[in-house]
Amino acid sequence: MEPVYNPQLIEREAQAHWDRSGAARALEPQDTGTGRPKFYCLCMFPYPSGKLHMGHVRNYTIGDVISRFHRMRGFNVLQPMGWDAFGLPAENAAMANKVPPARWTYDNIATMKQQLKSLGFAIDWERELATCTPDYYRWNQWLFLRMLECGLVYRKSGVVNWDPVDRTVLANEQVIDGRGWRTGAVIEKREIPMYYMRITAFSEELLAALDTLPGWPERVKTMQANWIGKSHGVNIGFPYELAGENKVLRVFTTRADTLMGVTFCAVAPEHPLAAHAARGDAKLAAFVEECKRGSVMEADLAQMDKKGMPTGLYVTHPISGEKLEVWVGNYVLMTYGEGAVMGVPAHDERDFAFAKKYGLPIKPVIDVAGKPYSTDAWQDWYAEHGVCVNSGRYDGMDFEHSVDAIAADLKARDLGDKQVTWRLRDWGISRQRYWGTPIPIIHCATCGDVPVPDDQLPVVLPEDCVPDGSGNPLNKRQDFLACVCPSCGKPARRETDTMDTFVDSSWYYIRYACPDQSAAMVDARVKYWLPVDQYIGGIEHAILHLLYSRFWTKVMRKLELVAFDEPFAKLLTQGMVLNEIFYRKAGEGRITYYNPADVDFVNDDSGKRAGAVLRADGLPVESDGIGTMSKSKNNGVDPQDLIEQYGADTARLFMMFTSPPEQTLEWSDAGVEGSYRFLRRFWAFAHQWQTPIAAESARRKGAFDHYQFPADLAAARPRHAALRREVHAVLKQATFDIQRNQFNTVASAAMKLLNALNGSLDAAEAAASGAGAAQAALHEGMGILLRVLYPIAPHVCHALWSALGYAGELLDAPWPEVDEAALHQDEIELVLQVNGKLRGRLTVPSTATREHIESLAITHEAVQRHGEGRPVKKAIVVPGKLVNVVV
RNA sequence: GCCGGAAUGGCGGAACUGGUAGACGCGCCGGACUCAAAAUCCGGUUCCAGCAAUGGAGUGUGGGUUCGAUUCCCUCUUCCGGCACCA
Repeated sequence: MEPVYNPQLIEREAQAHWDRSGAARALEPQDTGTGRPKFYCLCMFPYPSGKLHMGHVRNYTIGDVISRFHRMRGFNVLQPMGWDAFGLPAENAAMANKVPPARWTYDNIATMKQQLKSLGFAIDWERELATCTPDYYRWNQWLFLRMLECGLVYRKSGVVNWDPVDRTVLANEQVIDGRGWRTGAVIEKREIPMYYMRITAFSEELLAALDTLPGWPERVKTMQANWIGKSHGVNIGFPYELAGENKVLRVFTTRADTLMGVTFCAVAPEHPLAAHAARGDAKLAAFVEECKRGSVMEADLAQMDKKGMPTGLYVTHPISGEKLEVWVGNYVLMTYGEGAVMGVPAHDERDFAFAKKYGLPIKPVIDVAGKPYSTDAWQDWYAEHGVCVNSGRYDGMDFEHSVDAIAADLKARDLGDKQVTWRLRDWGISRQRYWGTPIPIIHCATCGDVPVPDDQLPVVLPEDCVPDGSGNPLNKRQDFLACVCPSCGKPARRETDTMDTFVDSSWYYIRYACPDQSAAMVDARVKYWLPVDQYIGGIEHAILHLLYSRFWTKVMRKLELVAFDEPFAKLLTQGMVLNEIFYRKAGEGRITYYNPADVDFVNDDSGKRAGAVLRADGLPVESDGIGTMSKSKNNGVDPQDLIEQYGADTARLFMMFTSPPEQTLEWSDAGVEGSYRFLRRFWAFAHQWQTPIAAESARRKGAFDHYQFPADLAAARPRHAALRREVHAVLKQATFDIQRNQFNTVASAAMKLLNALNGSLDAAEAAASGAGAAQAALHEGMGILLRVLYPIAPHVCHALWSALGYAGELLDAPWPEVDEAALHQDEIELVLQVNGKLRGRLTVPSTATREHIESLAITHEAVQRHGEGRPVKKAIVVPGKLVNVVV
């Protein structure tokens, strides 16, 4: 055994050993022999962006800790890995470097796979998949066609960001402040035909099934429920006459009780009525055009100034018969409800602002606890429920009664009824981009849109295209475009849109069970492995990816491809990895960002940071606060440097130690040194005590459980009894913490164990060490420490386990059991409080009764002193913890 | 703007169901070793007053419930994530 910790050597040897023995291979049920239960532990697969980033290291370390822990607990663990390999960055890289996205992607996969291996994750690489291979995406196409057959896929028009200069569709992230990222041109909204997946057919089920997921974080379930957005309201029709025809403007509202306070109606700029009115009104047409400028992002729309224009058209109030003017409002969303709203300025904040701006009447119709209403300024309580006033026959009714009455009256006039509306919209999957799954459709002049027959799947994406920013290169590929109509046999044109990459990630976790199955999308192995027992990924995926995956699962279940309802039994959402952003402003408002690795801090005497300088020139740099690691802010940290300098175990230990998984993690180099120091100290300690531990191992033939300590250990060797008590107390905590995924305190438990072992022994005992309590306690403690630390830092523990003579593979050793007998104490110390304030301590026998403790407390000197002679009102005893005397 | 989170020493964080606030680590201060430095080891370290014993304050802000609140409720502030074409 080397005297000094050498991570490079240890890690190379451990990884080679695990590779040779196939340690990470998951067993199929027929091979498990003893019938170990399965445990499918899955981390969200990475986009192959080039190199691993810290978020990956964090994600996959968490997954590996959970996987290795469950293996110690006797499970047949599956931990697979693959590549979310289609997507926009590959096209951007192609534009920058003139390299085909395929080539760039496969190169990145090779690099990142190497990096993952160097971190020692117990991944079953035999199941690796990449979504950009035809073997995988053919099943995207196949299921798309099945969904088309049963009406779960359909075609309609959708809105995209259009760059009028590059004449191309842009992704939201390519639109900056309403302008194209490359051209700077003002972006327009444009409607084009797209394919949609009917996720709304499952709205009710997606919402209700959240209650069947106790293993999901509450906050994720809340976010999904809000996203699905079920709301109960009333659909109201406002009749009008247009060109001699009787028509009805439909709106949806959750506040039908305010119907008598409607003073106008507003429609979205895309609403047919707006288009109609604009035809005869140049100013209105200009306004509608103005609304069409800018991005399609909801966040942008929501933060725009609320603007509107009257259409000159009037509708009739369905109850009062009053004429109401119809406005076009830029804040009305075409995608929600009917694309039109009734304006109730008195009781809706947005309508209030709108009415004030354009001088529309405000008519209060709800009385909230008799508070006085004033139209001067909006008050939050204006939107609260109350009792109807100024509402004719509805006066005096509360929310529920008035909604019921109004809905009934509307129904009688055939102008509305109660209705449930969802915020959730169907999933538009068409992308006007090259690097994705081709949509298997053929456009025929005679037959229309014809599905590609199954026996012609997959529609293979040519891999040698290089996008240049001028649109989808597939549109220029005759060999791709030209095809024959499967229906009539005439020449036809292939669809060039590709699928949203969320399609790829919606079912990859199922394919891991049968990645080599070429004849079908899934096979019998899926039944054994799925659903995923533990899913781990970034909190940023809390809504979209997880919702689409849940939807996709329900579709596959409906098509009888799988038998489960929900894909992920338990979910752990890890926090983002952040780092400080440093910059300097040069001339002309230009900002240069500096990587934190190149910045040094200047500290004052107390160790408080006083400033920061660039190491290269020693001059100050400014801090722009903390943000997610990104290329644009140059604040990323390359884990490769960390692994090379300190080794994988240090990288893993630091990632786990520095904060609990669900919390955002702020990067700091300083803590890395601490983790490295601990591992070095650990190694040095093991080296120092190798002889007695190995001797004990030999005596016990490697056995590391069922230690026999004399019953009078506490009396005979109080120090060893104290050591055992501490070791088992820490173990108890660590066992609890690792099961609730709080790995930072598991790491600190390992540190405490080392401190305990280190502090309990001295050289004299080492010299005297033969068989005996000292040696046995040391052997036991070390065996526990190695197993507690192993899931986090497996290489070093693996090496020490065998160097110290413990039997078998640490990989398969069971997680240690707490010896409750070791925790026993004859006397315990209680905290003594007077009126809830700490005033002293009390040592009592662990068997002391409540009455005994009370009497000891009341007569205690500190209680007498702080009680100042006042009578004792009562004493509260919390067993094993404290006693509080109230005076 | 809407939805969801978070806030504790100089720093990362701990405190499980309301019961000793600051575990563990970093940094800093002091000491040992060394010609010296690095590394390592030992001790100290929430703030204020005090030689000390001890006392007071303290978990983003302001309020509430309780014998007792970092923990539960309400208010506000700041930061982070998502908002349907980044993944």
